[in-house]
Amino acid sequence: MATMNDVAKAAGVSTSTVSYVLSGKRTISQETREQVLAAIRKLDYSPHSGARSLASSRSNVLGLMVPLRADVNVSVIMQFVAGVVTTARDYNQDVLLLTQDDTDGIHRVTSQSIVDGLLMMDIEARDPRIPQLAKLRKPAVLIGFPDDPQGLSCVDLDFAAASRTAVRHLSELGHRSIGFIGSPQASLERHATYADRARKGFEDACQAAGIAADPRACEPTSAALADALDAMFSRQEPPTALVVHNEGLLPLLREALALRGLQIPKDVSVVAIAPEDAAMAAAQPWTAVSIPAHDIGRAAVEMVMDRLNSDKPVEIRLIVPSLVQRETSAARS
Amino acid sequence: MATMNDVAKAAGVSTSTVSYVLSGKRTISQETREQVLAAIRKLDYSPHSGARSLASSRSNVLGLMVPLRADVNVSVIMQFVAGVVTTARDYNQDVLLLTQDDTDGIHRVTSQSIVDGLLMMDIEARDPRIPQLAKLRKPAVLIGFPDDPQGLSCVDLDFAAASRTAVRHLSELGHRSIGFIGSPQASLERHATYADRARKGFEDACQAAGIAADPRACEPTSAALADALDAMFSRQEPPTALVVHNEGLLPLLREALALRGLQIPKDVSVVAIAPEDAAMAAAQPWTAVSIPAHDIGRAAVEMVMDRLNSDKPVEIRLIVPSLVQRETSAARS
DNA sequence: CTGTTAGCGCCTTCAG
DNA sequence: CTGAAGGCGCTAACAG
Repeated sequence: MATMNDVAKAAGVSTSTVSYVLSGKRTISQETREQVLAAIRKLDYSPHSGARSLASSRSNVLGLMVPLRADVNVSVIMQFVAGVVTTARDYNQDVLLLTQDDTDGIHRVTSQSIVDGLLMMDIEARDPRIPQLAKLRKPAVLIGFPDDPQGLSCVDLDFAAASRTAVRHLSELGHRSIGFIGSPQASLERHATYADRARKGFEDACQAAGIAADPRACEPTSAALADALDAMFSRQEPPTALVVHNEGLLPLLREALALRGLQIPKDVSVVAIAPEDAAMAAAQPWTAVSIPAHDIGRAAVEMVMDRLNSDKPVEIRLIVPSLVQRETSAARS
Repeated sequence: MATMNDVAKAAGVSTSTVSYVLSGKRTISQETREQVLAAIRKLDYSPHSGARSLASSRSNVLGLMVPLRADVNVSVIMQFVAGVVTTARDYNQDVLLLTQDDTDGIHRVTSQSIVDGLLMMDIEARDPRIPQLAKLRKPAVLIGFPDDPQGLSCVDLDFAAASRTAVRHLSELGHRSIGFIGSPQASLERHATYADRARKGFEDACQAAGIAADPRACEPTSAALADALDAMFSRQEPPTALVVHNEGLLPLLREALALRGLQIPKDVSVVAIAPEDAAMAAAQPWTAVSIPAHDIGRAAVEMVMDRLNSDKPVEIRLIVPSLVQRETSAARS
């Protein structure tokens, strides 16, 4: 492996000149620069990240803590991750993967200066990691919106507003009784903030509009869906519309309703809260409030980098949801 | 941040002693060791990873290249990843996440000594990354089994044997016409090795046993499944059994068959090639050849670490599949 | 069993 | 606009 010294010799300059050519932190004459670049190419030189991080106290690595839980939807996670990794590369950062159950991962990667900053997914209302992160001298961004961010940056879709938007849409179509099929019980019990907020938003919106609400948790399985639907549609005032915040159920829903003699949207209107591609995947695309997972991932990286490179203040960014009407919602018949 | 020097002073020893206490690379008296450990605790010392990697040319980081493609099943990926990350931690390594489309990611993390070794997922038959990896001086492990590994380590489930096992099971139950519902067309076209091998194994096994075979590619959507089933069951010799190598379709299959008046296993036996948990998720658990994604991930890490720490030879490890009969396969009626 | 010391490769201040 | 040189924190000979 060639070192910076080798390059300097080959180019007939000093190492500092090579360093500055690379970092652009001072002006170098066109001529010298080209010599240096030529030498770099010739020797196939790459800087040694350890040496760089030792000298500059920057590792150019961001830590991303990902949930590998059964109760969170994997495809949404992947989209977040994709957004994070892609954006990180734009900032010349790499991404280190941490898992939720790596309990002292935060301390390890941070105290050893393995990472410059942290991104935390799947935040809970009173997430025990928050106080830990708040003490660090490295920036951290929460993807989620806890009860008390303790001075940390947060970014997420405004899930409460997402539900409200869905309810408003259905209300405008004349629906007066709406069911909500949400995240699995486990997500609610640990107060994953997206699950809590979506459900709360739904209840509040229905109450405000004087609409009968029937929110239910649901595992992403046929059996659980069947139970939920049976319960909903055997009530005195069965729903004429559903809000579904559970991507895993979308592929199952149409047939489950069909088995009960219900057609979409003739008998039941449905609004999904789901990533765009999940909503578009079906033969009959879902009317949906989209979860811009990729964009949220991007925003999260931008926010850490902002705090790393400048003294931009901490911010809490709630992304405003938007609903696209497609083929699964219609006026109440 | 305390440095090793601070610790040494506090403990009244030299830095090398501290270093050796930490690395265990030479014997230290009980007494000194305890002094050092006490000082470490008191100062809340952590070694600086950059400095360490500079001095030892080991970063303690493994690179993992993950496909973020639409045509690969995300939940299987997550299980691989979980296996990799967990095992990496057992070896005191962290995991850096690279994506397939980060075209020069391999060169970057490798030439800058960001990682000590690489794990590549979703290998294709003639994967263009293989020659690139073969040239490196860092170990790499392929998760998959390409036409020519070029001296690299490989590990994967023996998908051909998985299909053979499934066919044998069905054959023993008396089935003489078997359909195969496999990976999406896109996976086959780029010759993802699991897709190719599973399909090939199916065809070969059927031919050898004189069984009518009907292999089809299928997207993980209701519509695609409907097409595939319609085509299969409108043939002269409709299948009495199916082998399904596509986790995304499992939640949809029962109802799709029911719509056509077919019950499992009375009218159609089904063997899934899928992760254990996917097979067990259904109300009626699937007879399945399991894809031990987590174990494969673990094995992959063990193999890089072997090559990193010792001079164990390169190996190609094909994991022998095993079938568990559950409720979806029965004797041909 | 322990200490001394020379790097590892890069960044950056200080001189020029 | 460029060079010289110290130091970042740790490892691993070498010396005792």
